[in-house]
Amino acid sequence: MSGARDTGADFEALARRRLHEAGLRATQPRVLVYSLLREAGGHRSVDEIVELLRQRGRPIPRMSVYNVVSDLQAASLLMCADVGPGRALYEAGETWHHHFVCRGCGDVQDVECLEGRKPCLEPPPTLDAEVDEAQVIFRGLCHRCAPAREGPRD
Amino acid sequence: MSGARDTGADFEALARRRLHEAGLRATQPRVLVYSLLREAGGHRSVDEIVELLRQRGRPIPRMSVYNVVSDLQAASLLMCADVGPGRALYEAGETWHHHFVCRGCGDVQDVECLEGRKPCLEPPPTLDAEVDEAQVIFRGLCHRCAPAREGPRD
DNA sequence: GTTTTTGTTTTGACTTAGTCAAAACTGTGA
DNA sequence: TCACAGTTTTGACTAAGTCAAAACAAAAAC
Repeated sequence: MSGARDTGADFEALARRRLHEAGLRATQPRVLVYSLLREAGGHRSVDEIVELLRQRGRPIPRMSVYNVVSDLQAASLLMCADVGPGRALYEAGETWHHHFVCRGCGDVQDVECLEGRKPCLEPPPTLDAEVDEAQVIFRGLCHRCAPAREGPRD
Repeated sequence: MSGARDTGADFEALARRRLHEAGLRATQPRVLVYSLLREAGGHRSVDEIVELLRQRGRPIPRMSVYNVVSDLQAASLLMCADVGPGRALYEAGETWHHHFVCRGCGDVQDVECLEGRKPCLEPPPTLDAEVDEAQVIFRGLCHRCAPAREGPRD
């Protein structure tokens, strides 16, 4: 069963290690969700995760995914991509970064953070609070939607 | 009926003017929602707006508020405060600014923007898109929640 | 001032996203 | 292998937002 093409198993082994390092039990739902997000990449909603796992023949209940993403986020293994109101999107990245959201198609792209760690922006001194994170959302039209808006002549 | 203490009427007159300037009909729901947000200030969800208007004896249906905030946002009379996933919060500010969200109590504070207009941050040149807005969410603990977390001494 | 036109509001049912609590289960350490 | 937390699972529930069609009212035309 240790075939060279069984890449899914590699992601699951990594997931188990990461979970233990974070002091969390390596339960089946946690391993499945974390390795899915590492393997598939991108920004996924809870229901997308449920659907992707179902398609792969490893169905788990929706509520379990909510539990898992909440625990993994608290352990900094996942981050929730702030892309405005609406459903939450999760991703399994390692480095701090920001997001671009297209007003046309809703597509979300990662935007590298100049600092690479948080907090990357200085909060104004007038703000009386302990800031530990500054997340930026860039909005506009992506390279595919921009031409379509302002007249589609090249 | 033009009493000197009837300040609500002043907000409504302003609302009517702003709506006409924006090329929108000054209908009752629009005037009520816009003048409420100007008068009450803060960051309000649709259901909060419904409740506040009901309390003031000017009830309007929830769906109407959704229509109004959507139209007024398109006309740049309102802005939607990005404070992460969940329900959308609206405000009637004039100048571009950012937000601080407390992890403890969920309170939202305005954070002045260094530029005061959008887009205030340069998107990285690697991003192939037309960016027109960069909204920043600062997160952490507000001055009331911070002491409570790290031991309430002092 | 009345009528007309067209944009807006309203209604009610519906979808989607997320939460809650209690019972069943399963990793992990003894 | 056992036992005991910590997790998962179940199902019902609340909250947030959407849809479509009929009723209405603001602004323009007469």
